[in-house]
Amino acid sequence: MDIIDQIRTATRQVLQDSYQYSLDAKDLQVNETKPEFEGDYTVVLFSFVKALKKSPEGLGNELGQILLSNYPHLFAGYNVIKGFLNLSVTETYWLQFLKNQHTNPLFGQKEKNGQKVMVEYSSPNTNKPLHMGHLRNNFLGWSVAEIYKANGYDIVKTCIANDRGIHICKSMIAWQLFANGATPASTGIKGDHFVGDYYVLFGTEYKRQVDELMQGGLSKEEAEKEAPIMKGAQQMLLDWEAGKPEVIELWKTMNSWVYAGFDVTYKRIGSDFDKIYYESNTYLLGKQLVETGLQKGVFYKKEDGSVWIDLTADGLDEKIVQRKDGTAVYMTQDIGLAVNKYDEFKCDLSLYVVGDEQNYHFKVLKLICQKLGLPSADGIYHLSYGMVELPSGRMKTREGTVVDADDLLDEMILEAETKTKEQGKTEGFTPEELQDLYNILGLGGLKFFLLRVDPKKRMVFNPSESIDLHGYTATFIQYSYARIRSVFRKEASGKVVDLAAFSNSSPAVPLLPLERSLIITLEKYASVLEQARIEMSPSVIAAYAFELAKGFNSFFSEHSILSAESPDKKQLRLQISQLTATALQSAMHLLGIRMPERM
RNA sequence: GGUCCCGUAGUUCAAUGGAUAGAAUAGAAGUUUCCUAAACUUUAGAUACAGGUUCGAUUCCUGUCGGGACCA
Repeated sequence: MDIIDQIRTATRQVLQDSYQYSLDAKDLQVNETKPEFEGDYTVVLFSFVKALKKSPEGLGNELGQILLSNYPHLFAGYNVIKGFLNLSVTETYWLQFLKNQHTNPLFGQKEKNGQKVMVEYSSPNTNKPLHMGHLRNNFLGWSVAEIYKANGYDIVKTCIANDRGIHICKSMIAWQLFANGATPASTGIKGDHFVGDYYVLFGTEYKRQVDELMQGGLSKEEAEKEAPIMKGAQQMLLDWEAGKPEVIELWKTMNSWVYAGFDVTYKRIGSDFDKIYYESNTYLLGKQLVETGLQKGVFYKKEDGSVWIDLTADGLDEKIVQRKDGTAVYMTQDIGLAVNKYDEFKCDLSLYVVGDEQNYHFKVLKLICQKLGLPSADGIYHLSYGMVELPSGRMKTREGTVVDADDLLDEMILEAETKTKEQGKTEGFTPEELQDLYNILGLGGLKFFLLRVDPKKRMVFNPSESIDLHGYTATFIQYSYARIRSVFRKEASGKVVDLAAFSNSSPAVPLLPLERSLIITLEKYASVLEQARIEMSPSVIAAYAFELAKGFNSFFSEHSILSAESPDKKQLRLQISQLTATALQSAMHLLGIRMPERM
């Protein structure tokens, strides 16, 4: 139990015992005390001052007195200002905490709780390479899964490959028309980019054909319908659904090129999956479930044969779940997928990391699953995130403003290399170690940049300004970590210190302000992990890691560790440094960011 | 047309209804015989607008203006 919980419990106990007043935990606010006041934590009294018919100051002083005498191991002093009771925590408490935790490699993490969570993320279309937006998705999904894991959950990471549909056929037909048998191998182009190029070619050719037909006197609508390349794509989709061998063969071949390309990028960014689902498999089960739904009366059939669900009673619209020709829409296959997932893994919670443009879709999906009485229904949760935008607005394929994932990764790593060389601290590194360092810094910088923002919100990325390596960044935190590691290298090269031997009744006390505030920051790591899980937001972790690193940097520049005033102070500072390193590494790991031993 | 989301320093982001709205960057001024100056210290700068709810509103409600998404 962390200190805030203990304060909460103690305060409720006192209110119960001395005032016969029982207070819900949620109605008791305990905050960190603002720096301009004395104390560590603040109990906000306003919410119950009225019920007890006391003045805020009077109640605060009484409460403070009782807390102090009942919990002498926790509280060293108090003061009351208006309705705020500021409490100071004893040095013994902080030193005990440090002593117990400083060698704990699992610091802050929770025991297994037996719950299982599935996180579906990434979920690309197999017709073009990944871009900036996919990176936010991948980093977010991976990180949220790891955050659940650190909080004691079993996790299953999954991915749904959007591998069927007209968009795939567009790349296929363009390849047939223009490639002359070229392959990624023959051209040396990465598979996903190779296929993506033909998808773009489709668009160019389609536009050309439409223009030509319009000059021939057709209206725009007619021209778009009549363009041969579009008709070809549509025919190909029909052939695919009919299982025509040469179409299936081409589909498999081109998809395999794309997957090979994705694998390279996934490996680079650290995305991994326990299970990959394919739409080309899930849509059939979805169609069966539509039948079931019709029998149950959840769905109804319109005159033209299309199948719908009426959600107007739930404040939504009517929604189509199967087309009149019997083919599947997105909703159809997503119902099938939900069932597939639950049958295989029986997760308590199933997260879908998908952009907020799909908010309505997932609202409907969950409702439909609930109405169908599927056991998976209540666990469905859309982890919605905002688009990554350019200063000019959304990225647009047509305008060529899409920021390619691979290019961006290359640029970040190159930037890291340039900046590292400018620093001139590359002495003693092997070329391999240096390359690894550039990767750690470049990738870390990008991940931090995308994860430090609340995922629900849209965010802006300006490609003309390179991502910063100063301030609220991964580099800042990595640098703090490297400094700590450096201290321990120096210490280890001299005599080995038995850190655990440090005792709490020593000249190490009183704690200096920078020592104390760093310990306080460390102590709340566990509750930060929990908050990040509750909010499903890696940004909470990012903010914490930065706060901790910043606290350490101030401490580090003000106090010497290895040449401390006394052996006890040295011990104390080594313990603080060690636990800081553990927490920084742990937190950054949850963001998918590695830490360098030196930089 | 209907539904939903968002407007905070020049810029990019914070703030479970709580004290004087925090950071970072860009700006100004300092810090290196001492464990890594990719750092540290100081400084200046913001809640779109108008009402309401209450001890207290960036946060909740209503309206206006501005931006975005989705549904036909």
